Amino acid sequence: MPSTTELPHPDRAALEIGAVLFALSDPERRELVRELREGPQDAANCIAIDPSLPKSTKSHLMKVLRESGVIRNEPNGRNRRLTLRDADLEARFPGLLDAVLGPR
Amino acid sequence: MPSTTELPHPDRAALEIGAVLFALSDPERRELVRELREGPQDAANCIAIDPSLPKSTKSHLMKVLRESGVIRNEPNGRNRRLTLRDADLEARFPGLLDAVLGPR
DNA sequence: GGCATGGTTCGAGAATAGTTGAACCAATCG
DNA sequence: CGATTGGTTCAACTATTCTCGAACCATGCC
Repeated sequence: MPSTTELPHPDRAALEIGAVLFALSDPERRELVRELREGPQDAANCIAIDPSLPKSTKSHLMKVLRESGVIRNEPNGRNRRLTLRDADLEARFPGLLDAVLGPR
Repeated sequence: MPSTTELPHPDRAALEIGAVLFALSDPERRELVRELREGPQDAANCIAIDPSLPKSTKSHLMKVLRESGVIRNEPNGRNRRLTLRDADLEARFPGLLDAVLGPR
């Protein structure tokens, strides 16, 4: 089984607009992205994720965003550092993030 | 029941980013939008729609785009005129269409 | 009127996505 | 080490979406 510490991320060239749009079509996922826009966050501190949701649900949320290449999710101490891949997104789909979330 | 000739369209203020992103997350729907970017088309002449698909499937495709407010679908003689609602989209989500489809 | 044409709607089945508890895992603290 | 913490994975279930045939509905043409 896959070591749980390092998760796979698509690299910049492999980003697909369809997957990105799908990931961003959900309001909770957009909210998370909106928070990450201010800077990386540890998942635990992430206010954008409804604290009443079970962990598995939150984890799935992040998985969809990670697999589509919207965020990076790396181990950080005993929790996880979430980072918006804004440079990669901007390189592949210029203006998309601003158009979806509104300008900063 | 509902007269088949006039279909409901959300008005500009009611457009939702989530529904729009979802509609655009599908490659076939994006292809249709890309063609409509060049100008309105009668559905029958629409090269973007795989002719091997059954009519009901194509109709569903257009329905998702229409209900999200991406296209307008109005009766035109005995077929249907499809129009990209680019002005409405630009007003509500500036830059989105270009970011998704690439600049023209 | 009768009929062909172009599309929509309905319904059912297939496929895909979301939700959540339980089991698990690595890192840290005592 | 043992317990705690924060997160992932798995499996089962639910919900949403897709696909497509069949029935239907206007329009336009004969």
